[in-house]
Amino acid sequence: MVRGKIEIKRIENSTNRQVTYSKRRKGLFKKANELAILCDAKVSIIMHSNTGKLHEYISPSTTTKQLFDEYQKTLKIDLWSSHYEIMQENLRKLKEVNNKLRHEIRQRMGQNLDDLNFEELRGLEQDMDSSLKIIRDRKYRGITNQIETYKKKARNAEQIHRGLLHKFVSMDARDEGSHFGLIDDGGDYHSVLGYQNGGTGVFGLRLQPNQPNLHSGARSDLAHDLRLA
Amino acid sequence: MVRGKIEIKRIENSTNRQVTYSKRRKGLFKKANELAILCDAKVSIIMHSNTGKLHEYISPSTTTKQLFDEYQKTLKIDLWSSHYEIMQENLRKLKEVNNKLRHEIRQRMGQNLDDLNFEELRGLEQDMDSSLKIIRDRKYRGITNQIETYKKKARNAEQIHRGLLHKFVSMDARDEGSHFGLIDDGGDYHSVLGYQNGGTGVFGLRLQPNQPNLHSGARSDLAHDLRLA
DNA sequence: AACTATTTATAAGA
DNA sequence: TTCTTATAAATAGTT
Repeated sequence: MVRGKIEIKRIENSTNRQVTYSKRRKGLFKKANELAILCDAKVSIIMHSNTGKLHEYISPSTTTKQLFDEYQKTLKIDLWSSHYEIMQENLRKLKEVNNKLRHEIRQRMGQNLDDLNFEELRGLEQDMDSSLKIIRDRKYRGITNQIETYKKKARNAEQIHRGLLHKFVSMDARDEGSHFGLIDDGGDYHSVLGYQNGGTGVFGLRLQPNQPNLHSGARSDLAHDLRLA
Repeated sequence: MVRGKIEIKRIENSTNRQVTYSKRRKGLFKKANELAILCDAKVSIIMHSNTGKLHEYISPSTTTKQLFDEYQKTLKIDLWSSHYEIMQENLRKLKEVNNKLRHEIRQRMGQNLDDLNFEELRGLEQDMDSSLKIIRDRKYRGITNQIETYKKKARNAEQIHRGLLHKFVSMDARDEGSHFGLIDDGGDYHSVLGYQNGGTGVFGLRLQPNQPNLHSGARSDLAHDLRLA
């Protein structure tokens, strides 16, 4: 524009381009600053040179982020914010739902009942009552299953016991006839142990829950009893 | 800068400021564009005038978002993302809590009980049982309060009724002896009315809000309930 | 929005 | 890079 006006098109000489970039950038930022001050405006300039360098101008007493947030808000452009705002709204709603859920749980635990009118209180009671029935029923079914399991274990133990007893008797018989019996015996280590601990072990299992009709009136401590036995 | 150079400070005259804003904005954008083309650079300008107007320049073949993303990346500045990520994490956690709460409620309603082991089932049952007791107790207290209130109302109404009946009888007696009775009577206006409208008037009073203890918790739907009961 | 006197920006050269 | 400088461009105040 001086000493011969120039055409506005990419400067091919790389050095020239760099120099011009520097000079004009300085000029641009100066103009931007004058504008910002004279007209009390907020101005943000971001520049990337083709060499990858970054330069920015931001008018006094503001920040690039601030200006950009305003920009987004004004344009209602979905650059970041709509997503952001949707998230914020979701967050708010989730918190609300969360509080309601907590409140409901508290009421189901017998707290904050003042908020309920009589009808609601009655509804809650009925609901709790039927729910409790379901839970009780499920618990009893659990007990029944456990009993079944123990029955099976008991039967199994009894069988083992019988087997051992049988072995023992035959071994004993042989022993009486000959003292080589024990040495010759093919019974394994565990079998011998089983015999040694015999009585108490098997007997303990025998006392396991063999009772019928537990579902008619079982109480939670029953489970405790069962486990201890 | 022309016809007398100006000082770079806020232009106080609003119209002047506006005009200068327009002119210089045009000049700034022109310079920005020349720079972008000459030097093959990317330029983004965002301006907010003090009147709230937004203007932007963006160099050819790029977008404001693109340029800003590069800006953030280059500066490694966390303008939005940390906030954004924190929100996302919060959202995730809230959803999780929410699901747990829903799950707990479902269990308290007798659903999804398979997830509980026996001990937990037993705990839930006991908890539900005691909670139900609290709720029942609260309901019964509500009923008791209502009954008390109605008893008091009834007593009150009966008293009023008796009082009126008494007045009615004495007035009637005087009337039979002398017809001046009505005129001579010191009874107040309301008493006279009560007499004139006879039966209905007395019953009408029963419904009037003269009763004490209304603050004890009367609810209209509850009243309905009690009547039905 | 147009004019224009003047300031300012800057291309090319040093 | 910076300085110089001739000249183009921008623009303040006016119409």
